[in-house]
Amino acid sequence: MPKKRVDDLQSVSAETALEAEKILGNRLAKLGLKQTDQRRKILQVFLQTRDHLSIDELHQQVKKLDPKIGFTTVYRTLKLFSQCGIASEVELHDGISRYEPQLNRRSHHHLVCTECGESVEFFSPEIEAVEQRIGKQFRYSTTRHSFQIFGLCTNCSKKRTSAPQVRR
Amino acid sequence: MPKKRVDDLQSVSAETALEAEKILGNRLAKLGLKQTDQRRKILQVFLQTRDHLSIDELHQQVKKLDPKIGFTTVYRTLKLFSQCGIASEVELHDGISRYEPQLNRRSHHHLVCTECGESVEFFSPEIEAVEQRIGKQFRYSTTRHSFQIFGLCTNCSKKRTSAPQVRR
DNA sequence: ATTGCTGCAAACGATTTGCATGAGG
DNA sequence: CCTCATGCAAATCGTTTGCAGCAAT
Repeated sequence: MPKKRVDDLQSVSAETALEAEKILGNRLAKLGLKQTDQRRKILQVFLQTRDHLSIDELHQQVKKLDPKIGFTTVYRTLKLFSQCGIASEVELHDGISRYEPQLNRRSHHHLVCTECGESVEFFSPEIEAVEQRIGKQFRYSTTRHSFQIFGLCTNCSKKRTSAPQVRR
Repeated sequence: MPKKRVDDLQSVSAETALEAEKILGNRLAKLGLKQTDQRRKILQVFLQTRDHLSIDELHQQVKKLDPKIGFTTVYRTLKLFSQCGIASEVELHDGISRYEPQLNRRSHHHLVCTECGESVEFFSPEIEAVEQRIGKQFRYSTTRHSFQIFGLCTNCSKKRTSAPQVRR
């Protein structure tokens, strides 16, 4: 039997998906909520996404799997996933709610290009420390933080210097 | 003649206001835009605010000075101020655009209570360093960052432990 | 059976826009 | 004068809600 390859994304995804479904089931049960077909399918699609999808984009994907599933359900479900710790909202300040999978995910932050919208993730352990320190200092019981850096990616910087400036 | 007191908020405000008006004039001229009566008045009111006012709240204040000034104008003007570096948007994730004066303001961040909305400002020099470092690392030319910590303030924490949990 | 879930359409609230009028350079 | 700014109302857009029928526990 071949040894499991950790870089085999397919199998890792499948495994995570099963695990997530179980976790979802548990948390739903605890809240007296129900594990429905729609929720399972949305979860499945959601976990395959690496990007920070908007509800609308996610709904598009979900419809490919099951065209019956409505927009509102996706909305409500992603909010639910957030509460269950399966999703977390990504705040790119573009006026749209975006989510990313949260389960088994190392804490990270986003560097966002304000021109083309491209974003990359980065890690910065000191941020966690700041949350702890400031929380203590002001006697807040902190639950989360939001940190993102904005700027121009290499490509857009180039365009700026050569072409006349574009106003948004 | 009495020595100028740096803790005299009134005089400091007046000074900043004049300075800001000049700066605004310069930047507007540079863009071929006009310095109007409305913009001057909105600026004046805006600089007196220490809180993170919503456009609506700001409009209320502005109307006291000049009831003719419309909501839309305040909206457009605050956006303009942001571009001119006079205001900066405060992101408290409550679905409302909030602004605070930016001029001569030490870089700071916000600790926000998710229950009552109260927020306090804090300073954290290491955040600036992170912006620099990550920018270099990914070859982004960074322009700003957004960092806020969320949690429960002391009061709301107490209420939570005594009263049954409230859902939002 | 009971209670929660879904999907549609309609409601909502913050923000933006079109346009005729007014003011600044 | 020409261009930009204003103020109003209407449009837009993301999100939320009411409700009748459906499905999970």
